[in-house]
Amino acid sequence: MEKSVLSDEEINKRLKSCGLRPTIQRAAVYRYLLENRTHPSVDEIYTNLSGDYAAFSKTTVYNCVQSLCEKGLVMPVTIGCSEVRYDGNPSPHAHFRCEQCNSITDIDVPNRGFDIQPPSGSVCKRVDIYLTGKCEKCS
Amino acid sequence: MEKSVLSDEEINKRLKSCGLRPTIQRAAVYRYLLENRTHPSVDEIYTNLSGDYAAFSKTTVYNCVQSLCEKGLVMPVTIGCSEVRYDGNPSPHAHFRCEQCNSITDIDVPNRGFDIQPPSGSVCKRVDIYLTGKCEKCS
DNA sequence: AAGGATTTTGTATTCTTTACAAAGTAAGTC
DNA sequence: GACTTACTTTGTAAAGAATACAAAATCCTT
Repeated sequence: MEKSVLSDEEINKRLKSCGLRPTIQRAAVYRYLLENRTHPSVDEIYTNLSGDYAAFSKTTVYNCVQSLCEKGLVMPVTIGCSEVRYDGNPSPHAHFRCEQCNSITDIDVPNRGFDIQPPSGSVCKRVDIYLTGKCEKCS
Repeated sequence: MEKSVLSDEEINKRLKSCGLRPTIQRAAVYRYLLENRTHPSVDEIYTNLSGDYAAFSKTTVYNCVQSLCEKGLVMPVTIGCSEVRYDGNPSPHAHFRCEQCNSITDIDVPNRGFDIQPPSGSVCKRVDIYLTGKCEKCS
């Protein structure tokens, strides 16, 4: 659970540079995703942050992750598909999900792995590579 | 919309060989997925088949696609994630989804494309490669 | 400090999927 | 061929994630 110690200023700077207002909630959600690389769901983010703030709505978390995804600061991980998980690292990499404990881990993939041609005439905006199986602990 | 003309006997044979009872509903769902390569959702399968049978429950479609997936006759496609789509062709290939018209098309990928190593110690059961973008028609 | 646009909040609602129990159906056994 | 047993189907109810929406709050610019 590596902590990426980013100052509030740095967080806010990143948000502003994307045209996003650095609200307390949005910064908190972004920070949470940067510091917790477990690919948390909206519910997990909400549960873990709701103690820190008097009022904190789950709808806000939905709003935050959506705006963060739109600006490319964060990446949705739709492996498993019962709920969307979020990744604070938007650079290209693959994901492995354990179907028993539901953990998601990053996998480094050589760049050519993402060099897949879409059907002719269509434009590819993103490539997702998802592996599913059983993790080391659950084996 | 290529039609793979399979006889009822052939369909039933395939189901039996997997240990699945060849019920009318299950055979119909499997046939639909073999003949309609548009990666339909449960709702689409249900809507298109419900006219053919007096009573036909949507729950049955859920049950059928689940048993067919478990036996490997059919493949779930969780790209997009608002609803699960199903593919009658379970052999390894990638998928492209147009985020405008929601169509899903198959992409052939050289075998090495699926040769991605899971985290050490974990066992990989399946690899999904999903491309998202804009299809030719929607450009 | 004021005004305007964006964001948050909380509730209501939509939509997909699962749970469950009763009724129905297929397959093996005597 | 009837019987038994296990599996399937059916329909309703319910769970669960995500969205819609309007009022309240907040941020940023002037």
